[in-house]
Amino acid sequence: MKKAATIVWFRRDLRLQDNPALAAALERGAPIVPVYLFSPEEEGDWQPGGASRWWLHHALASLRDALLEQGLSLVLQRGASLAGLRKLAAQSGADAVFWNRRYEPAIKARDSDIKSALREDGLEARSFNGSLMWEPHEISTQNGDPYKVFTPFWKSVRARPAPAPCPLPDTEWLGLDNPPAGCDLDALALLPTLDWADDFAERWTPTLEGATAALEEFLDGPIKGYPDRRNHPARKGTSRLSPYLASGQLGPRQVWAAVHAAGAADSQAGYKFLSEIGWREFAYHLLVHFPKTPDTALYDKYADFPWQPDAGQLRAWQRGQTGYPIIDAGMRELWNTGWMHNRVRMIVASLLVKHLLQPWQEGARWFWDTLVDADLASNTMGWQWSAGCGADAAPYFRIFNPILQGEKFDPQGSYVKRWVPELKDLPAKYIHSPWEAPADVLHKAGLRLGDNYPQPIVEHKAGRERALAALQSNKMRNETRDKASSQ
DNA sequence: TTTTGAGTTGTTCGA
DNA sequence: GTCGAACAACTCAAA
Repeated sequence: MKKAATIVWFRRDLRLQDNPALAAALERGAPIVPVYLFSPEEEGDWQPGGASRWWLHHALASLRDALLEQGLSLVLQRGASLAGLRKLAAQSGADAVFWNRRYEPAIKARDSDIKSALREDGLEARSFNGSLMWEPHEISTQNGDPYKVFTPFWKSVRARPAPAPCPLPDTEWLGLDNPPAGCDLDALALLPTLDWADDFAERWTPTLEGATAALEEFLDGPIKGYPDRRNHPARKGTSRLSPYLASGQLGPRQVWAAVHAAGAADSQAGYKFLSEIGWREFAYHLLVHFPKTPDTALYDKYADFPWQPDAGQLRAWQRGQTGYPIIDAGMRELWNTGWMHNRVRMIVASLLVKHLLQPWQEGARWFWDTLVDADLASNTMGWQWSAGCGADAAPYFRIFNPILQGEKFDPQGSYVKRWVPELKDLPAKYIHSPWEAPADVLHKAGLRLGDNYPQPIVEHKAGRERALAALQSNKMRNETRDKASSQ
């Protein structure tokens, strides 16, 4: 007797390899109905942003092609997930729905409801771990609490065996004779209507082949000098794997295994890189255990921090018009390519929350909308770290000096010149502090500060002191309040 | 329960 | 130019 079909619900696991839900469906030996349901309204306040949607469009096209090679046609649908799955089950006669877990608070809650509802319908509903090395709820301190500091978290997970990628069973790929029809990829309207993303395609290959190639390329070269080179935004020193991990075109177990297979895992550089996979795991650990953190500071004492919201300052930062070359280069790289170098992410974040006293949530929101690698766990952790209000936060006095950071990590100014063409004729000596250049140098470089390039939005020293004062006043207010409440 | 060691990515100042 | 210390106090996590 022919078995009823299995629905494989693809989400942020847009790959065939190392995909436990797909592997389990194959093992079942029944025809497979692969589906992607686009339901952004179910993602609460954190619906995919413009850059993520651009990536998603191409990732779906790539997945569709890969499935087609196996004789399966990916069903695309827009609308409510549960209704879509029910309809699909009825159309295809499926008796099971398999998927890989997601961990964003709104989606976790939705998926839990969907699982109950499908089971009440009499379907077999099963979820798997396809996105993480270690499930967040399986890791805890000796007291049973979640970790809030990276190093002990990392020690604890390193002591466990690293899970290997999930192999695809060697079985036949069965499809339905008459697979249900979905909509066209274009009908999901994932691509921007303006020409904003035109340059993305030059920078990225958002396909499954691109994912494999990026991993190989990194292990072939850049990983060797990783600890140092990764800090220089003008060089190709980082892995640039983040968008593949965010879309699930690569899983962390595949990356981990590839680092080992390349013999790099025992080197200092390899270890350093693997610890970045560890940071991603830590971010998910925090998101699952502290689900309010995408919007609210982890520590209550920062809940009423004296931010000074200012739409004009925020816009200048977003547009790369702050007058600090390394900041403006980073913000423009982000706008033009959907990505920003990690070192520069820290520098621009520090300026926004410290020098400009803008709420960290504004920065997180902008990154969310403009990054092709937007990931709620990593984005939340990173911004709270920068703002000093989250787990393992930077000490309050750690305020990045945008001039010094530029001089250290982009000494020739080549990164700045690439993204801020106004400064391309300025000598390296002044590239990170154009306002210090003598008048004749400025004239020769065609630079008129305040006219064709801004003056610094705030003087570094003044901004730093204002940030320290705000932190001081927040501390005082907390002490006063604690005193009052303890009496 | 108490104690102890430690904590991603920095900057500034003065010798 | 280079170097080391100071920058606060607090909380975490394990012993």
